[in-house]
Amino acid sequence: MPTKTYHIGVEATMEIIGGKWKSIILCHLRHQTMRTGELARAIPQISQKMLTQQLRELEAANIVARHVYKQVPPKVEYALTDYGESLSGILHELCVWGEDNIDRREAAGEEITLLSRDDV
Amino acid sequence: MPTKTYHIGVEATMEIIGGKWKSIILCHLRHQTMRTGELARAIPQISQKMLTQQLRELEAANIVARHVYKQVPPKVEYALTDYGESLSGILHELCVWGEDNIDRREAAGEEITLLSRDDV
DNA sequence: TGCCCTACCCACCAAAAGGTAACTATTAGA
DNA sequence: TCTAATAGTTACCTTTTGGTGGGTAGGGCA
Repeated sequence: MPTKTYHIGVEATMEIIGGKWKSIILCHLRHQTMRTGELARAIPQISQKMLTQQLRELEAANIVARHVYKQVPPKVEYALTDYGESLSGILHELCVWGEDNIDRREAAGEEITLLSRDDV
Repeated sequence: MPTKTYHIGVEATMEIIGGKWKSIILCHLRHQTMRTGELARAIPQISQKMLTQQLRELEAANIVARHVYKQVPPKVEYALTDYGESLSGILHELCVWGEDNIDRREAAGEEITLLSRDDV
């Protein structure tokens, strides 16, 4: 297998939390363990396919853990792993910076809305 | 104009620093003002097109400032704006987390290389 | 029997992101 | 006159990412 090469640390980070959905999913899991359906409701714009796909990738990177209950109908919970928790501070800052960015753009006259803020 | 809607702060942040190149560019500009050619040499994998395109978008978001010297051959410098500096801490953490991630993966036996670490 | 529930998989398509290569402009200087 | 130097653009193509709509499993329950 050819050696994977990075030029700068941030490349690796973005490979893990980059893309349209991963950081959003992680921001939700940061506060609580959630079931698949809960995540889907918390992120209404995401499709089923993307949700599971992104969760699989986060699982492969050891950022989230998947816990399957042996029940019918199925029950599956997702939570940050201990390693995933090491992203918590960064995720929070990314949320807060974005909130401020939206505030600024709104103050500058842009038509823009933020539906919910990162409490905590 | 339809109102732009975000559900969570991190969405806005990722729209600005997301993608394959923006965070890398910003991590370089974090330490110093740089000319176009310097950036291209610091990020050898990027194409001319992507470099200017991403810099234009960062400029539009008021994250980087472009300074054109009236010379021939042209000289153009890019630097973080004051507002862009507000990302500096986050960028640093993204770099450091990525470095640690690479270390772990290497320790786990993965063939992986990091060419340069975020000093400072 | 037949339908509900939840998670999730697949085939197929559309859109966005990114890559390549060739081209421009302008002036100093050989 | 011709070339080097730097930043940038454009057309065209490939790859990646994301969306849609369908289908599966299997126990509970009317």
